Amino acid sequence: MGIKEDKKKETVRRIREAATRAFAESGYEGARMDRIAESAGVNKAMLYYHVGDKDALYTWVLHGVFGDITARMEKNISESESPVGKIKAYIRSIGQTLEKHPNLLRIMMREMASSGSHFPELVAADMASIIGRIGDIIRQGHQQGVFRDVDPLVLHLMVMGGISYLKASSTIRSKHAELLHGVSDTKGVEDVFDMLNRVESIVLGALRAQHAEE
Amino acid sequence: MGIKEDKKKETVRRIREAATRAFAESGYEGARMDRIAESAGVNKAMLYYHVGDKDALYTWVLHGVFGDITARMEKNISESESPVGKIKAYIRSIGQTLEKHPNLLRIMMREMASSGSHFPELVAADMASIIGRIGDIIRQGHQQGVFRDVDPLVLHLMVMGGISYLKASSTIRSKHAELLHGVSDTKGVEDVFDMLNRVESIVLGALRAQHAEE
Amino acid sequence: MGIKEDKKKETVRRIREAATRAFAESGYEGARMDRIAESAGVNKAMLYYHVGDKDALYTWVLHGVFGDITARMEKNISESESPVGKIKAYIRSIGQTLEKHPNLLRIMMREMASSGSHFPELVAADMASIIGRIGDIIRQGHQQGVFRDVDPLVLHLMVMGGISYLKASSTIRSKHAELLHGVSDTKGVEDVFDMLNRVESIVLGALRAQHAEE
Amino acid sequence: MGIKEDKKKETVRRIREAATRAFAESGYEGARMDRIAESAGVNKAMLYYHVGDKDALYTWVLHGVFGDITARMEKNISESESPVGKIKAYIRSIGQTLEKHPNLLRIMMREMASSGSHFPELVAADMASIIGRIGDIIRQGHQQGVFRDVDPLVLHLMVMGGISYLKASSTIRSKHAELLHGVSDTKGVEDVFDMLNRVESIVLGALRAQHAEE
DNA sequence: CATGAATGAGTCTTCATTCAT
DNA sequence: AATGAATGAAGACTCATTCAT
Repeated sequence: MGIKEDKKKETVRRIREAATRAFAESGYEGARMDRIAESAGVNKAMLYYHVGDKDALYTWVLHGVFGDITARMEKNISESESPVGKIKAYIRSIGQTLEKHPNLLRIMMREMASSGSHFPELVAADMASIIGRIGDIIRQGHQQGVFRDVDPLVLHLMVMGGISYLKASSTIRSKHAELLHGVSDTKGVEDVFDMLNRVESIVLGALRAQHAEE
Repeated sequence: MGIKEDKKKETVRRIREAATRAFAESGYEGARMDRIAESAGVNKAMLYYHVGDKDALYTWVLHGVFGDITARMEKNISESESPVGKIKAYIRSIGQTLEKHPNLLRIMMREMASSGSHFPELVAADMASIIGRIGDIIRQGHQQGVFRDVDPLVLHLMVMGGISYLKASSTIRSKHAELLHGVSDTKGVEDVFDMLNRVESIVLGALRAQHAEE
Repeated sequence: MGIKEDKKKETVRRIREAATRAFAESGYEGARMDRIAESAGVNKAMLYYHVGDKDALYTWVLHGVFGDITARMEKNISESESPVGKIKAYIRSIGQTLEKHPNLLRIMMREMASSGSHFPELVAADMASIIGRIGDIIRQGHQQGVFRDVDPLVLHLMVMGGISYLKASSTIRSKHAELLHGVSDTKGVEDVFDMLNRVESIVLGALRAQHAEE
Repeated sequence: MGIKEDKKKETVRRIREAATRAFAESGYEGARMDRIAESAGVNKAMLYYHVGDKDALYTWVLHGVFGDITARMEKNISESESPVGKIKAYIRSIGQTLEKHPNLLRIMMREMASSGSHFPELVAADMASIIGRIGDIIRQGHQQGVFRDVDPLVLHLMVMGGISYLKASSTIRSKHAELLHGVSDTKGVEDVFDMLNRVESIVLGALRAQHAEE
């Protein structure tokens, strides 16, 4: 029985992995159920047996991957005391997650691009919970006088957007490297830590109150 | 003959419009040749006659729309003298273009998400030219002592990424408004000028040298 | 062991019931092994273990249900002495059986419609036995001078056909009632006894010799 | 253009024929779009292009074939003056139609068997019109004193039911001939005219008032 | 006896693309 | 330059059947 369960879990795990990869690489429309099954090493009908139709599969994948983010972030944030430390932890969490799930990034961008036409309620809830967490941090910082009052949604979208475009563009950049040659010195941006440092600096700068705008 | 040519141009113009809309709304895979033809009011075979297959159509649409951006930006930037003015003009250009071509935004995001699997050489050249232009401005500002030396590619991607996510998320946000209720006060972000102001402030802040990072 | 056998019998009984219902409602092609198993409350593989494949299941169901008819008819007929009484008993038997097994009707009609493509030998034998029995009655009545010599097959088919269409059409009639409104006064036909009376009258009329045909 | 139209008509005609045959032989569920296309000698996609999906195809076939019946019956009936002649014409019409469209018979039986689960509104209207016509005849005969007042729906169903079962059973009968050997003398029933004569005699007998029921 | 997981051959439907006119 | 008809290769999803436990 324990063995049986392991076998089932193994199958389900492989489906999830293959599906996540497929949706990330090709998007909802582009992903093929056939390919997902094949690349998971299971029979096509098993997708329907274990998970459901394409929509269900997509929701399941998204929820799984967003759940991961939320969990990791929660853990990282709670390890810091100061608001600044928590913001740093928040940015590191995103960096780590995107590093571990390069697929999530693409799925999210696609969803944004299609105005969330496949965006399931379940996942929207995950996202709202993340934004709520950021709001808590900003409020705390604001009360301690170290932060300006900034909309957490806007902040989160800028962080995600920036990191997304930076990471996502790397393939295109290397693909068309000769065109950019001499135009941009992108050394260092492939280095994830460096990239996160730059983002961190901008975000903390934006959060601090003493900015005199022109 | 002149009349005939006008007729042809008109047909081609309608194809471009319909195709742009379709690719923006549904992405490369999601767009249907049938629908494009129908919504352009022409016969399906005409798409192939005038433009070519789906790939060719896509390249053509992308090139057209990126050409638009480049041209507008070139014009706006050259009207300002100071680097700061030029950067502002650059950000305004992007804002205006995305406002005028809400489709471009989605197409770009999709391309990013799919790591440019359909990204044609032609369009990569357009993009490189934009980044080159930004590089010129930064270099000029650096020589005048008002700017730090910042990678134009990184800057451009952050600007594009931020604006993209902000604009793109508006539909999702309103779709799942009840979930965000109380979490974020997004009033004002629907206002494009306000949004661009915030981005401008951040970008100019990031460009200035006097930041003391933690 | 007796308990075990009861358990087995119970399982088999439930399979038969569920299968009969399914085949009647959806026909051979329309019936689903999954649903049959589920609605019988047993595992799908049990259908194969206890009965066999879909074909076998179908044959088994048909035979069971035809056997029912034959048995009941045999009993009813033997209770009457006169040929007229026996014919009446025969018609009542059919009426009662179709009343008790509304499914049989549909299965039979389907089989007729598909020219017996699934009609198994076993069931054909059941049917031949019924017709033989009717032949006996008619022969007896003919010898007594009360009946014309009529082909039992033709008679049986007309009785079955008439009753079938009358009963089967009731759903369609009520479904499209508004269309028939004013066209036909079908009150009374929903009443089974009334319906059988009409059939009886026609059949006995057709059997009597004194008809002067035009 | 005329040629083109002929070509199209020819294609559509072949689709109709093949579809009618398929639905008749195998029923709605049993019929395969693949086979229909193949047996019509056209590409599968043409079914969808010219007619629509399986449901649409079925409705179209049924309506076409019922339209045929109605038209033929209308013509035949109007050629007779007396109610008796009209009833005979009505029966002949059904006989002729079923002779010409052996498929219609099976389709109808199937629909009856499945309680009209696929029976489209359109076709129900056709049928109501037929029954209305019979009602007219009976009323006329009643006013002339030659007919009893009989429900046209019941009459029609008995005629259809009887003829249906007689014709439909012929395949089964020959398939299992050895079982019926000696039981029934079915010679003559294969002869359509003879069969119709018997039905006619019964129907007219049932319509006449002087029956003394037991 | 019984079960859940697995399989492969379909089944309907759609789509990009081409051809004849 | 334009059209309606045609095509073949998928695509999502289902189903009867079997197997390991």
